Amino acid sequence: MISTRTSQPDVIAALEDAGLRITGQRRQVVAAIERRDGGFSAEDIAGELEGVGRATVYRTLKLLVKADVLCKLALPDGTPMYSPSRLEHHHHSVCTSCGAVEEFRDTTVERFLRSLTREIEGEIVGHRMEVFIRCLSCLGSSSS
Amino acid sequence: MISTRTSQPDVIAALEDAGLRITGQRRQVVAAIERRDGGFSAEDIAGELEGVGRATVYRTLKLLVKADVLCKLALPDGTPMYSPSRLEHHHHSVCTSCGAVEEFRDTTVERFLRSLTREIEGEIVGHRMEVFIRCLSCLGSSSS
DNA sequence: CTGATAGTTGATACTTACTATCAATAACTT
DNA sequence: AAGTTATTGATAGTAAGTATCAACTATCAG
Ligand SMILES: [Zn+2]
Ligand SMILES: [Zn+2]
Ligand SMILES: [Zn+2]
Ligand SMILES: [Zn+2]
Repeated sequence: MISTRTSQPDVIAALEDAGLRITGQRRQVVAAIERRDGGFSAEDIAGELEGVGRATVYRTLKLLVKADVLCKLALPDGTPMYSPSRLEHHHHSVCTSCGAVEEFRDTTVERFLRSLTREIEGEIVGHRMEVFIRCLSCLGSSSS
Repeated sequence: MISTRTSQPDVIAALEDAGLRITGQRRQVVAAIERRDGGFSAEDIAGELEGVGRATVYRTLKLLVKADVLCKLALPDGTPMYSPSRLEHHHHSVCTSCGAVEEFRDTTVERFLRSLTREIEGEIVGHRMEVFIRCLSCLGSSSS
């Protein structure tokens, strides 16, 4: 029902379409994030890709976020976390124990934002929403 | 209609009730944030209060966030931003140009979260929502 | 298949936003 | 007033990047 995107060639094509060059480093970063599924940090990727400079990893992640193939989220304390994007427009649930990320789409939030247009002075240019959870496996494995 | 809180004595009392000591430094930080209204950074406060150590400013801000008298938000890129809290439970609109912060309460989001309880596997332990805007004065003063 | 051109890279240093240490200090308790 | 214990602040360190800029290379015009 909900179409999945971001098979590697598509991502590369998206970068090309944006007028960017397809370098070996960018391919490696794209491949690395496609291998992952839960949340991860930029340093995780930089550590994994010994042959790619840290600065390039950060630069590429930023490009991928701009290209909507990667989401940059934040834990409750603000620690940034990346997660590959598979759905069109969506929000996230993040397990605060293990970092598992699920994407969901819901029209309630979008309807809410449209209604806000009438209440808020100014122009809405974006929003962020994250739901923090303890996932089933984390609930199961904690004694409390 | 919507009750305002956080006149300085209340905040101090709240800290006392939490078993914390009322020090001159904490009074200064509380006074400094009550003098502000839009968003500000921890460094803004640290710079303003020459007599209070940076570490103490950060520690006190964290206490105030925990005591619900201060909100820690984030700009779209993740840059943290603090804003005094005046409403009970609420969300924020943040002007991405000037940093003006408005608080709003809306039951749509909370209803949405309750409905999510049935869809999400696991236990919801928190959420974050921010609406990014360009406020009227910023819209007015830009030539575009 | 050359160059030429301009985008890209990476080592290094710097910045922002904190947090850990720990001896000195000051706030509450009695 | 004295004692106990939380708090402070200077310093150093960490996490997450960003700025610089010379060297490199993807892409393209010829
Ligand atoms: Zn996502
Ligand atoms: Zn979990
Ligand atoms: Zn608030
Ligand atoms: Zn504004």
